[in-house]
Amino acid sequence: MQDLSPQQNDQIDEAIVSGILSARIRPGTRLGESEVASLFNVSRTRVREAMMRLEQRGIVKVSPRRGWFVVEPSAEEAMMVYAARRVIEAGLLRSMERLTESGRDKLHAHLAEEKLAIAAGDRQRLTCLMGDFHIRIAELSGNTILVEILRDLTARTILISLIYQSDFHAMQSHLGHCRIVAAMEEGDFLKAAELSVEHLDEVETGLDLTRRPDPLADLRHSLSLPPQNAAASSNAPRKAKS
Amino acid sequence: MQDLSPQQNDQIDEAIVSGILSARIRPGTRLGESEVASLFNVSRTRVREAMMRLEQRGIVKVSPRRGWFVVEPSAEEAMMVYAARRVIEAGLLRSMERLTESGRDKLHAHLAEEKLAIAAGDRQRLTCLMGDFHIRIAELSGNTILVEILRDLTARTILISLIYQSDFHAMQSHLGHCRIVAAMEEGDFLKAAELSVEHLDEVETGLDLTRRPDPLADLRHSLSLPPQNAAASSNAPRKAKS
DNA sequence: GCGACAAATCTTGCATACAAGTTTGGAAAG
DNA sequence: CTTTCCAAACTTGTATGCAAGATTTGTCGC
Repeated sequence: MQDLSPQQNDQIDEAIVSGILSARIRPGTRLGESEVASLFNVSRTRVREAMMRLEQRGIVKVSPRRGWFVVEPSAEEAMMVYAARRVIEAGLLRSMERLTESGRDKLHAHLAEEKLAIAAGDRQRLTCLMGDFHIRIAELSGNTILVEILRDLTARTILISLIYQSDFHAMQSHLGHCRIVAAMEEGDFLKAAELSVEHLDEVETGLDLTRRPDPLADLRHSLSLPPQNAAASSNAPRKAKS
Repeated sequence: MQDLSPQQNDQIDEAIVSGILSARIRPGTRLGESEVASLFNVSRTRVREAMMRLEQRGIVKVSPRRGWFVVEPSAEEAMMVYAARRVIEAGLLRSMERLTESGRDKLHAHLAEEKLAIAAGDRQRLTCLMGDFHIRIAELSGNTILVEILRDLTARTILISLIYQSDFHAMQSHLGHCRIVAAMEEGDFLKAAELSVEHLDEVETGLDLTRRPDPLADLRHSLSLPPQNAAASSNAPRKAKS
């Protein structure tokens, strides 16, 4: 069959995706081949292959002869990602017919984790969990194809929220998740599907899609400067004579 | 955006996918790196990169130190692919609200092409068109993410049908498509979604998922032997027929 | 001081070389 | 004649080298 445990092939991929899922890697981050290669003590070849795979998954982009960058979804792409998620997640819930005991337990365990992270104020963990919730639901269907699709869409969702989301209403999202689970427990998957669409709409509405990706975000953060919206500075400060 | 015209990067990928979409490449086909490389007059490096991308898309698999092979979806995978398509396509149709004129025209043009291919008995073209129909619908939504997802699922669907489908009821599928378009023209997207699910169920039901992938298929074909189902796995293939 | 230009320094793109593992074919033994 | 075993031939896996292009930096002219 396949080797399951020593997946050294996907090691780099998963490390990067994991970094994105926990919001440790910001959109627009440059991932130089040599840089990553030395980090993992491998040659550029393997890094390059990993990047090719990630590019296919819509997670990184290459700018020719400049480097690899974590994608910065445009407003248009952001809307498409949310639309895709609405279609898939609602379709998934509608196609479900029953919630097994073990499935219910897994969902409850997940909600408990969310509560814990909220209480602890662990924002990185929370970001990861909020995205994972939807993957947990897909996992109930047993359809690994849909799970993988949603995993990638979730990664992109997190990147989107890092660009366009001013502040993250964790509690609101958590309640949305609770409502969806409640509907599923009632066996009302149609309602769950509708709640899911509402939930995603809510999150999307919370985005400020007029905000442009800030190319200086990481530098700004490194210098402990206030975020872009506070200063209200124009994005193109091309040597205004002052 | 992206460079659209001189896509020399995806040339190999697209050539292989195109070969699958038109059923010229059978599941299980070996795609040696050197072989493909010499075919495209490039080095193994680029072929390898293309294969990595195709692997991510679920279209090829690598068997370590043995070679790259076009995937032979298992019965389980086949069911997951169809389930995923039902979820996505039904969800997509349900989320639609109106059919634009140009959209209607495109669908009609597609149905006309299907009719033409049926009349001409051009089976390769027909296979391709039957899959493309569902992509055309996704294209109406303008959501390129979903389009790409469905494109890959369609490729896998064709591989599945090449393994498990004994005979292809083109007319039945075509009528299914016509019914879906009719419902869309009426503005009844819920009905279209239901018809779509039915249509996919119909196709899936037409599969013989007990049939194992035949590793000798291409050799068998090269030797002009009858397909596997005609003669049992007996070692003495007595052909009493004329 | 300021802008333009050119070289130096990166970066990926791609080919090639070699290492490691798999299959195959044939020789030798029974 | 059949079976076993070993070596030769392929295959992918990985690293490395070089070329081409982009960016940056330093310098010169004004």
